[in-house]
Amino acid sequence: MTDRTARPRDTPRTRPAKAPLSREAVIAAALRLVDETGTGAVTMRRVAQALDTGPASLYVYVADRDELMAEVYDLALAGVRLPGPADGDWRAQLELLVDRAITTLGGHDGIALVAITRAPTGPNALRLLEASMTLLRAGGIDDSLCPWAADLLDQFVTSSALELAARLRHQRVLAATGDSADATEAAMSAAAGSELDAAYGNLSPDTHPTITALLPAMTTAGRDSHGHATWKLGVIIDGLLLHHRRR
Amino acid sequence: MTDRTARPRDTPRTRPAKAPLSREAVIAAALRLVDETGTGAVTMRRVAQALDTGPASLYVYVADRDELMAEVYDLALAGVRLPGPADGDWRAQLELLVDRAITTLGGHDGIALVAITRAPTGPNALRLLEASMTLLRAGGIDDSLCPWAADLLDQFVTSSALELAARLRHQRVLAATGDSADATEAAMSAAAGSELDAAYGNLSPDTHPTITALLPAMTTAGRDSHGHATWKLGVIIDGLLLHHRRR
DNA sequence: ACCTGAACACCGTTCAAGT
DNA sequence: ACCTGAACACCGTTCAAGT
Repeated sequence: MTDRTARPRDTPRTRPAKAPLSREAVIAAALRLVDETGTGAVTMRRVAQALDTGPASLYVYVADRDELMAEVYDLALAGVRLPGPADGDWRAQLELLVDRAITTLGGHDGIALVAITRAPTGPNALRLLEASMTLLRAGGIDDSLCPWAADLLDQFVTSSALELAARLRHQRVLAATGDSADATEAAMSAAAGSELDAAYGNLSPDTHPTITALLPAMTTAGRDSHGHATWKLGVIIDGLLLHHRRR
Repeated sequence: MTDRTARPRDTPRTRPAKAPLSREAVIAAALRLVDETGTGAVTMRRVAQALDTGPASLYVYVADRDELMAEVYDLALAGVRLPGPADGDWRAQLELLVDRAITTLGGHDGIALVAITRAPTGPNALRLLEASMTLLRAGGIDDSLCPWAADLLDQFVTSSALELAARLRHQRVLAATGDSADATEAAMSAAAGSELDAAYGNLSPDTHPTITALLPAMTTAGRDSHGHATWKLGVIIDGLLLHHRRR
């Protein structure tokens, strides 16, 4: 923020009027924009504007918007620290790794959308794939199934991150709209689920007996979303262990 | 194609110059466009063009593009037939239901993207939710966990459908690019995975020992993708049964 | 050699003016 | 009352012309 005025005695030669462009600067600016305005609002023009240049200049450093977003995705993944032996056995470490990946990606709005269109091959994606497969192998999952298992976990991470991002976005909108006075965390998540509750609540027991019967459980299901995600991950790992362990 | 000239003796009164617009016609035209050109290429302008009108006219029937795509999503889901007792026990039926949902959604390009941004509440989404929860309950899953289990299955359906759609799109591109002579199914899926194989193959055993060690399993993992999806679903159901069955 | 102004071919959405 | 032409405020990407 104060960088440009912090060293007023720099000569023009050592302090250029603006930071020089680079592939890294473009990617970092795009990630900042993802966090501030949402993935959908990240346009080449806005990234350029944030860097004090024109949109055409970006094409010196990235091929197109798709490639830029793929790099932003990998930069976001750089924020995921790998668990170590201090975090417990292989299963505890794997659960921690998946949880961190979901939290980190979900914290950068819809950046996980990138992983849906194209399979990520950036250095950080490969770093996390290596880590998860190593943990699966340590858990005794058969070698031939480790890639499939890792793929299932990755699918879970991506979709959970997008679910988290959607919830955070929804909460942000509600916080901006409603009175800030009584916008408690609880009130916000209650309001966030209310549209869904309405869709379920208006159904007839004749046509939708099970939904109607389980309505209390359905409305409370969205309450503790982190607990929900942890439970789901547990289910997947349980399933992996049931049949597919090396003898 | 020949509709306009098929009944030349119709009076103008009984045969209007063009089919009258309606919400249903707009949604159906949009789904046709999804199949023909891909979800990303579905614009209000192109939908209007397909209906021989201007983009502004669509806003009489749908609030905006988001609402239109949500309706297209539910129309796509209408193509999923529910399994019945003739298809086997609850587990066989549930697996069939999930498989049909993935195949159907994945066959309409990226339409499943709609389910990521907003939780679907259309009649067909509710029909499938009712069916899956009924089957889970029949399988003995505890009432309080059925909504969570159904949510996990839904997450799996959505992400698997998008994975399938991406693969089909990739194959279509390759088929259009390469010689049609030797574009066999096998050659195409081999080429489709080759970029990923390259990303894995170039890694050093020092930095990525597990990926390198499991390389043969990784490259064959993408081969039988339907078998892969079935296996993953089996893992999830196994996990659900392990701990969460009603006593 | 590196950078970019201006242009091209698009978008979603609105609204005044028509029938 | 219903429909829509034209416009507004945007897009991603290209390329000729500058330095």
